Amino acid sequence: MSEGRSSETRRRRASMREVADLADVAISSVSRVLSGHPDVSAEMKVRVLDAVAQLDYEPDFLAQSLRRGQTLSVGFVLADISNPVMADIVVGAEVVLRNAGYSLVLMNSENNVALDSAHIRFFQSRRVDGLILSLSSETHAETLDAIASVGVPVVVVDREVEAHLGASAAVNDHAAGMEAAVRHLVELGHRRIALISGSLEQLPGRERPLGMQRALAAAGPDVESIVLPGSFSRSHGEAATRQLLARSERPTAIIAGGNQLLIGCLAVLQEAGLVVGRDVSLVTCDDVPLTVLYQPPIASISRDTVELGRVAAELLLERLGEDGGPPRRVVIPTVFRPRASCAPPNGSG
Amino acid sequence: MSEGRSSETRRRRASMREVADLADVAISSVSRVLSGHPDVSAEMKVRVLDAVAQLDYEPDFLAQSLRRGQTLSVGFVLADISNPVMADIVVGAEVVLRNAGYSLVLMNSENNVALDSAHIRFFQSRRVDGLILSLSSETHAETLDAIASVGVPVVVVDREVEAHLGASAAVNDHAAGMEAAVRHLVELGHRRIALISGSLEQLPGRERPLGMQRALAAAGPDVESIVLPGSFSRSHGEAATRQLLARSERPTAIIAGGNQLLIGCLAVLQEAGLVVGRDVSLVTCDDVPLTVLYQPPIASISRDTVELGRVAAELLLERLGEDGGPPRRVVIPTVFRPRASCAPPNGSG
DNA sequence: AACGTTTCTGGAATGCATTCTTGTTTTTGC
DNA sequence: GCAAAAACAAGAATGCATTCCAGAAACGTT
Repeated sequence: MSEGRSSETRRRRASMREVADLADVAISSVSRVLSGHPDVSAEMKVRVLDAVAQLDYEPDFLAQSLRRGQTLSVGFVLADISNPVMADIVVGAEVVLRNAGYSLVLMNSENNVALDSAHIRFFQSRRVDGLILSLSSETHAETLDAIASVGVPVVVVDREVEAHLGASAAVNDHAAGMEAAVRHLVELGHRRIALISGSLEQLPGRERPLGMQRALAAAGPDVESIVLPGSFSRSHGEAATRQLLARSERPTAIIAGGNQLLIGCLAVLQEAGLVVGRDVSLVTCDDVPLTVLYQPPIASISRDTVELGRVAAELLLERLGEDGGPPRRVVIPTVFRPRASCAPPNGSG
Repeated sequence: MSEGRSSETRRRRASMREVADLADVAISSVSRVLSGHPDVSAEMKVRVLDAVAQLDYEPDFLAQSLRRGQTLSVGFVLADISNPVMADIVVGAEVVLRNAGYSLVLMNSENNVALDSAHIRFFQSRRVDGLILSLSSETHAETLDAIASVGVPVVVVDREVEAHLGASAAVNDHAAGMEAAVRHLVELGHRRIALISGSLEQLPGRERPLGMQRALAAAGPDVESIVLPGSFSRSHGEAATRQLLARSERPTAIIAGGNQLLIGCLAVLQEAGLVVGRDVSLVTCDDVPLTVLYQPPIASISRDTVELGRVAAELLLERLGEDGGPPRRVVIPTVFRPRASCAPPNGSG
């Protein structure tokens, strides 16, 4: 009976003008009815709603955006979507934003520093209402320029940018988790501990060595540390592990600063015939399926990444609201989860 | 010198009207200059471009979209972004679309059938130019209704929907890979092989049992198969594996139909103290870091998921072009990669 | 009864860029 | 040197919805 929308003809969407004509009222009255304006008589309301139903009318989002000056969309620039940690952040943010009526537009920087700024500018031209950034680099000048001139609220996720840019931040306390991990290793008897760290241009890559230093300072002078910064890539994980194994005095414990680094590290350890938990102790950052299913299970410095995304989205919504408060910074804890991959070093257990 | 954009005042963007006033020409002339229309004198072109540079003018994307009737954006509805396979598909599609000037808007259905149609309708109201769908269910009536009435080209990824919906499709040949895997297991001597399969409402969940049947038909009557369909979730992987282990006659080989299923399966196998490759042979679908780093490495039915995303995007671009050809279906191969997780069954090797 | 309020509604301006139509100016051809 | 053609530019209509302003009708008050 009221089948209406025949998919064959694919009738052009109705406009407000047509609704007004059918209901025999002015366009402005249609708008008033639909936007819940109080100055509307019951009789007219019925007429308009009838016409709306009859024409299957839906307001044009573009026209509304143009008029209202907002698009109800948020841009998310992220270093690498195939990293499960990033994916979880996206999931957390997407749910919060969707429930608030915003849609999330993603752009992947593929860990390419130049794409960060390109994507920010792209989002600017697309007139997003706000930005969430998980940058490939926090220091690239073009990126900072782009942020400074973007004109909409910005939230950085697990990153830190100069305060004058006025960005909110959702970050993890990587140093605390690292401190606990190193303390654990020291207690097990390790005296030479290596940290394969990621990029110094991203907050986690700077915070984790700090946490390690704190633990070592408390442990006394006889514990040696080796820090190998680089990038958060599988290839750096491999190269750094090779370098560690080539030393005359090998570390007895290795900490991988991310899941890609872990993959590279594990591959090289296996290739060298070393058994995790027996020949070398291992800790990684972030829990992925691999960490618990590996034999032995791999200790990790863990965090709630979905929550991180949620918080980032909430910080953005806070700034998008009526008053739009000042930028804030929220710190989310990390916890160290010891597992069988950590054991006393050979000869001391 | 030409610093211009002071971030303090955050000057409102200039409009075409202001450019026209400054250059002392008509708005239409500005438009002509910027859109490369031929009927433009060199002298005016210079005046306009000067004014554009001076005001740092950029056309308003919303106004352009409204006028032109296209948004240069593509919606992507996907079952679950935290699945690395999906993430790769997104990466592949995003790069292709970005290079063609389109942006990719993501909505995550969290494997929730009801969200599929909600997201499609949302994208419709947002006026995306096309849709890429990796649906949670291919058969849900509301979803099919939404596709039928969406009015823009649709491409499904690794899914199959009724032909009358006119969707293009990028799919993998899951049956072929599965056939090769089962053949391999049979050759090793396995006579009772289990397939923990995913949802029957998604193409891979239906194709893989078919491939298995093909291999079994060729193998003769003495090979038994056990197929346990369900969902592509970790919990189904766990439950199905428990069920298999509880049987009086356990299968000697298990095939997990996806990375989440593998995770659940492995967890239960370990819990039961069974060693992969010794007590039971194991095959999984899709390569993830876990498959090669696990000890022993796990055989997999592998495919190029980034390519799958690329092809999906290209199929969409094809339909978005001038003529907009008919929907097409592209099949991308899968390959079986035997690894140490597959060995002859106990007592026969 | 006359005036002030409400309540409701229509019209027009607005946001911004595109494109068609029309009119002017310049160039070309014979 | 003039008609025809081409080049160029202005103005207005268009896409669609929002919102301010003003006018009309209905109501109440003294």
